[in-house]
Amino acid sequence: MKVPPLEEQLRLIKRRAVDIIPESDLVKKLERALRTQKPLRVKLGVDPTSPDIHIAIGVVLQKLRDFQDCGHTAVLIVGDFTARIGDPSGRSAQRKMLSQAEIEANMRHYKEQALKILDPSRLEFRYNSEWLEHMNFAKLLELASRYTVAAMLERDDFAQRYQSGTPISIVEFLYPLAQAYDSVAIQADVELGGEDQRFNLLVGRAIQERCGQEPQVCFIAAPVLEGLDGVKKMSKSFGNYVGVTEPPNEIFGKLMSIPDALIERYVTFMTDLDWEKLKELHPKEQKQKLAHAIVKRYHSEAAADAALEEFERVFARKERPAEVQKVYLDKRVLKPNGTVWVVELIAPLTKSRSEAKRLIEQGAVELDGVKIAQDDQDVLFRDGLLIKVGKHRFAEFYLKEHSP
RNA sequence: GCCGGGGUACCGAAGCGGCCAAACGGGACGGACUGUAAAUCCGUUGGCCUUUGCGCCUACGGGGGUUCAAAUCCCUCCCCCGGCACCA
Repeated sequence: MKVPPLEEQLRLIKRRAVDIIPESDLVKKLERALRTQKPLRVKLGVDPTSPDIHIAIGVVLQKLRDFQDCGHTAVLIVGDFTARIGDPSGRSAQRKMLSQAEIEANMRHYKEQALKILDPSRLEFRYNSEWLEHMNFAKLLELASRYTVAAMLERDDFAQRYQSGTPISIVEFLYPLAQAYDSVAIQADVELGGEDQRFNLLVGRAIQERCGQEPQVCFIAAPVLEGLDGVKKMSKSFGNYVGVTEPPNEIFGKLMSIPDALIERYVTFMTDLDWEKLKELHPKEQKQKLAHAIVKRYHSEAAADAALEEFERVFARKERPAEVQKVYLDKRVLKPNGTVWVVELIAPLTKSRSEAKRLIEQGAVELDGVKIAQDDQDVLFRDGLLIKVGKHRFAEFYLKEHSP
């Protein structure tokens, strides 16, 4: 692959960037790389506790891909060491401890997803235990001496917690240092991260310098993007995310239900669509374009077309979906006259029979398009009976042959 | 170690002897409305019973006790939080 000229690289790399600290260093490094034919090492830290990549993280990975496309090397650093230690004080619930086996399983999965975005030929995948494991206490003290408490307290949440008397364990101070040391270990030229990583990236820059290395450029590739609820940041733990490996229809559907206020942000940061051109469209169409673009990115154009069509079919035209899960009914619940009690029928689709009854009472259940109003009735059963529970849970029923 | 405050449903949080399957808020789910929007409104939100009943079972950190009756009182254990002390 040919390495693009400087202007082209800058255009591609700077596109959508939130902040580049400092931009002049980036230009310098790019120039030098071009001159010496030595690609830049572009680092991105990966948290092995959550193996699922969602589309907000995808934005950062996409940026990493941009660097790759300019001929540079992406270095993914798996924070396995830190994840294994966790936070022994147990203060931060986010930091759960993991075994090495869990981490490796997570990372196999992660890598698979990351390769939907990244170019494997310019990718380095490293575990930070490689260097942190062998770090003894003396080396840790040396590292720790290169940063000050005052500088640590510049991080907003530290400052706030310190002032309000909320405990901050020393370990928490050590995490940014560990991450910074990763940059030293792999000699990062650039470190990428979301807005939430700004402080940590800057620590890396400072530590490299104090270790006699050329400091990395801190590249803020994305703002903290809100999740589907439009309020909290997108995160697996809030359940407001879209995973990049989710099926096309899921991704499409989730994106169609975001609040309007989010459309512009998602379009701007997650797609290459031109917002100026979408601005005047009806919000529904904007969302459809957005959803289509994202499904296309993580699946394919054909999948995106199909998802769009499916969406129109099920939700706009209220027809049955192209594919419906099949549920097999136990023969024993069938009465001699060929009918089944509705609750018995619905129960496999719900958590409990009580819930099944509740849903029926609430008018959430349709059989072959006919609403069931009461939970004390029997219905005639036939193979292929179509049941709809709520807005989008469909199932087709068949009889399970079974000999007692 | 000492002192004080806590552990209640998916989460936050009331209740502090009976009227508690547990107020209220959030979430989730369902319905109406729509653009499957969002917002709003209404409803549901432990399980079981084709008996729907002032029904039965399970549930207020674990265990034991007092009482006709406990989430509520007593004992004990576990865990969390804050303050103070100590600091090799």
